[in-house]
Amino acid sequence: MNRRLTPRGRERRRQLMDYAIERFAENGYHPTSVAEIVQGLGVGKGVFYWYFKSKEELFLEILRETQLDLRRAQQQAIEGVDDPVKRIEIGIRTTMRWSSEHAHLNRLVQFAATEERFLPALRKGQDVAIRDAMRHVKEGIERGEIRDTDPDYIAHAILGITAQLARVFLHERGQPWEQVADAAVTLVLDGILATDRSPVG
Amino acid sequence: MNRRLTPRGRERRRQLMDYAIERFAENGYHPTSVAEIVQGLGVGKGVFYWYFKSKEELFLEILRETQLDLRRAQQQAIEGVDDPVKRIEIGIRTTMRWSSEHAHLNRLVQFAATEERFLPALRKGQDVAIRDAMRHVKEGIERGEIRDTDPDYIAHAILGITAQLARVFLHERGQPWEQVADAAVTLVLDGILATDRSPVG
DNA sequence: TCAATTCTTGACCGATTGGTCAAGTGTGTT
DNA sequence: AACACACTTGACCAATCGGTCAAGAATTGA
Repeated sequence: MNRRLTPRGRERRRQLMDYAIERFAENGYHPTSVAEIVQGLGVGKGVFYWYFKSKEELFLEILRETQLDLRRAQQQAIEGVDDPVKRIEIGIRTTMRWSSEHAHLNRLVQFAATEERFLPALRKGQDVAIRDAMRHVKEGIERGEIRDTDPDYIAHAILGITAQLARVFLHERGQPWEQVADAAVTLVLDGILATDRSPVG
Repeated sequence: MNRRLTPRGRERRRQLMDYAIERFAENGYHPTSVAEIVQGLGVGKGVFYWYFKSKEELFLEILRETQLDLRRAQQQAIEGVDDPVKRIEIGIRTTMRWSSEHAHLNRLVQFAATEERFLPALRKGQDVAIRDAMRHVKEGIERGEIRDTDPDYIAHAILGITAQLARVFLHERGQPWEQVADAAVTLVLDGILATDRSPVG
């Protein structure tokens, strides 16, 4: 669906995506019909199919954009930072902040994981995120700053804690992202056991 | 939908639930129609609505059963264990094992989180899990074995790592649960930083 | 001004959905 | 045998779904 779009066309397309994101996140992908989307914008049904060749393609487009956007935020944030552990920390904080500013998109990513047809696209983006994290982890291991365990496991543990804390404390309980990020960083770096490495706050 | 069921009736009900679990997990909740479920079992449509008053109620029933079953496994496993840290470790290992033996149910729980109508039921079960974990965490803090941070955060971090590693390494990559559990326990307890507390394996 | 192109309309389509129900059959009890 | 009740059938229903398309409106570039 590569159409030549005028500025007006691009704006329409954005409207459709933004409204679809809202409805998909709040009501679910399947329960939200194309009819509902176009009605919500007060336009005819043909408009939808002018910009997207199917409902499924719209969702995939949202998914792509989401993953790209988060990654851009990450890369921009860690630019010029040398220490790999510091890069991991910044990555966690950036994710937390981005996540708090894009609550709807979180839900959509989670849904994508539950339907076979969206899994390939989802994995593609997640693999990128994991590879990014693994790069820092490996470097940290070489420097002796990170425990010498399979970097793959470590990378997933980082993303796991971050995603879970984001979901619960940001989106369910509405806590400020800075606070949640602090907790995530501590738990990722030092685990839950009492220790004298990082004094209790 | 409280019917008096004969043994035959109970068996039918189980068949319906088991087959629905399989199809929901592999094909998605919405894309799996009631017609498909009864066809797969070779029975008429009325059978479905004899045992469940709607498709939604069937799903909620599956969700309840799932959460109950995992919790029972947990409680049985930690029975008689004194040390709270040890109880947490056993909890992680039990979850990992249970998760590897019930891959389908994992998917369903994940889906439930993406649709408003299933969230209340889902939360109820998860709150129980969190409270269980928090009890051990609090006791660990009192004993000075666990860092003095909000037990709520710690409990979620534990579940976050466990869920993420289970999803990726068990279900996507088919690794043995014992191995994944080892990694999860280490990362939960000690974090990712290099340390002399737990020697590198 | 005029033609090309982008954009919009909304009636329409076949397929499918979750759910109902009148009419049965199977089974156990008395 | 006869009755009650658990169970099963499958045609049927209104509603809704994702998607199409001929027709026309609005913009654009020459």
